[in-house]
Amino acid sequence: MKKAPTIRDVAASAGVSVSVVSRVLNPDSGPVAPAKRQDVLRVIDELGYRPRAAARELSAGHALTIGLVVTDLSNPFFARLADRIVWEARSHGIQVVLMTTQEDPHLEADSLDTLLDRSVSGVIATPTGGNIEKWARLQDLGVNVVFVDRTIDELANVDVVSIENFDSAKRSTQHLIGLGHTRIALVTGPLSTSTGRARINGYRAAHEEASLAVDPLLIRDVPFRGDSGGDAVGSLLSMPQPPTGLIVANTAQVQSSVRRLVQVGIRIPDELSVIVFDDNPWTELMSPPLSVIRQPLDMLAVHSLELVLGRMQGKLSADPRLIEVKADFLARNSCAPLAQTAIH
Amino acid sequence: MKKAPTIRDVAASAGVSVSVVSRVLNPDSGPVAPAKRQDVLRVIDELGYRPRAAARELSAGHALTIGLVVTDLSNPFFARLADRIVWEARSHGIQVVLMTTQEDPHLEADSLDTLLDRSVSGVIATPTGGNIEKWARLQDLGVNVVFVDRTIDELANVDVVSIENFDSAKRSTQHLIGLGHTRIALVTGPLSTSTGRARINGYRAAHEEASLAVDPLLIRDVPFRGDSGGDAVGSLLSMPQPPTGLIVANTAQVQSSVRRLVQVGIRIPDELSVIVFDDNPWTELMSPPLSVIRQPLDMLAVHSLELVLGRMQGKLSADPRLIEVKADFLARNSCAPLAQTAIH
DNA sequence: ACCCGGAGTGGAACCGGTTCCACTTTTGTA
DNA sequence: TACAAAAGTGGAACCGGTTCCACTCCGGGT
Repeated sequence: MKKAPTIRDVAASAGVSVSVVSRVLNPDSGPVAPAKRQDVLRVIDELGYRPRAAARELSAGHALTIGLVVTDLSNPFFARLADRIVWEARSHGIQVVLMTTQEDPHLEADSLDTLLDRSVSGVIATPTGGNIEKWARLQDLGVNVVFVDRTIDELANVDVVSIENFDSAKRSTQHLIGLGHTRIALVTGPLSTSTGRARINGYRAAHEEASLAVDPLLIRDVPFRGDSGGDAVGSLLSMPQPPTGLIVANTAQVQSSVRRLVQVGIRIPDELSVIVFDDNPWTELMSPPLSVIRQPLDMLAVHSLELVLGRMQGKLSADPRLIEVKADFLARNSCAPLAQTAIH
Repeated sequence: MKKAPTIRDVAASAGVSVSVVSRVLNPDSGPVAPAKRQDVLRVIDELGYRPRAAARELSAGHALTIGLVVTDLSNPFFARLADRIVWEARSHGIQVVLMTTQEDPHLEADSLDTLLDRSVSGVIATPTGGNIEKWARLQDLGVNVVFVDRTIDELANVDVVSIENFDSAKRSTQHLIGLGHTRIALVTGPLSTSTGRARINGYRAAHEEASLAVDPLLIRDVPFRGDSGGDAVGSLLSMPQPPTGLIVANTAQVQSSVRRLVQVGIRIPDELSVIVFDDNPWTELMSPPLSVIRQPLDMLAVHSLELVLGRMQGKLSADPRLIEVKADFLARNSCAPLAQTAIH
């Protein structure tokens, strides 16, 4: 087990001072004679020298690292988001430290502390909703925070990247209303989340515009974790007047909800028209393929990274940004006109 | 934007030397009078002091961080594996830096260099198969390497955690043979990977034991990336004598393969019995639900982390470990006796 | 009364980079 | 030719921890 060479080894071997080597390593940090630059580069190559990140960070005061804080990677939405972010970050020479919260504010708090220890220069996160002071403190210490997918209203100065939640929910609802449905169920996220509220509002707006009353019993705000989606679906289907349309707007509960539908054996779309918020590849493999709201992950990833990087380089004005990207509605065969439903 | 307090701030504020603070921070590194310990702890709390990881790492020479190198997180197998590993690691106070390779040895080489810069004490990886010298160098520099899922035969001294590939493939094949199938297709990974070879061998062994000849045209080794699984399936189905059974043993190509089956509209299991290597939740949602080889992700994650940690603490003997965990075969409704097939 | 050993403490070197600054050499221009 | 400005260089401080070591106490054994 060898020891890795240091900058002083390189300097000695090239017959120059460490300052020169450092300047070769960081162009624009000072002049170096072309001949010596060549020497140094040759020695670096021969020795296989690589500067140690810890030393660099210590002296710089911050790391070329960002933290990515998501609920968990078993949710394909976050997995693919993480994949894109890691990919984008790499192309900017930035590493990603991954932390998961399991929707637990305590674990989230831990993660933030750890990221602080690491002096990350930025954090991209899907916040649980708690830890308001902690987030504020993070920003206070100069960490650039970007929330993706969700936001926390109490935090005014955070950049946010999300999809057009209100609009997506509204369009989905309108689509079902357009097919003649009047009893449309909505399974969405907790009311404590911005996402959950926006989607309910969109759902309501669609009803209002169509002069339809909203049955509050058809709206189910359920947690992100556990099997709550399936339970909600079960409960909805056993109502005296069960819904003829269903929108699952809680991405984390789509799988659970659909599993229940399959278990119960309800015929889609004959007995129930279904739309889910998720562009998981498998939605297309089901029979019938599910109509979905496709969340443009690339855009979410690109924009959030752009914001973090922009802040890191001080390129952005002080005021917080809110970027909402459009989500596509993809009609497949899981929705049918109510008339058809009535036949059965 | 405030500046975070340092150990010297704490020392000054508590009226002690930095040595004392450091000893409070690292119990067992030296004695501290109980009274002073209390003082220091109080000040730390008041100031919200947290030691900076970079400084610690610089002086320690290595980081309490491991690198996780996988192909990409859009493959649910890796996503869930990463999730488990991050989760396990956290409970040991260890952070995970995530890198993806897209199966590209160049990107993999980049990742390894980066991890080296970060002085990670361990790496858990699904190697692409290239970069043999680089992996060796990494070990030479004292980084503990554990391969998970796959291995590289040329590297003798690496710990490996994988499922029983030979056995899993053999059992799947036997299951179809037991149902009367004689023309069983196998879509597996590249022959350059240990996984690919082991699975083919298992498939062959099952045939031999049943005194069945193997039609080499039914074995398709395809890359992990792209749409190669779908293409292989398409090609298999258009053979003069198409297979009546199909095993997709290339986890990365399961989705692509199944998508093709759905597109073609072949009836499962009437026209084709299907088994896939993957315990993706959606396999259960299809109609019919797919029979699968369930890879015990938790075990893979736990064991690989255990190995890395064990090495880090020097608890393990020098010789490399090979841990093979059992994968369960889950029969669902995508397999039927050949007789039934003959009716159609 | 004397000495020894261990608890407790602080000073200072060290880890491996970056950066400021003083200094020498070259270059350009009047 | 003279002199200011720019290019090039190396020494040393610094980032914020850890750790070695020397030193001061104190109590216990002879």
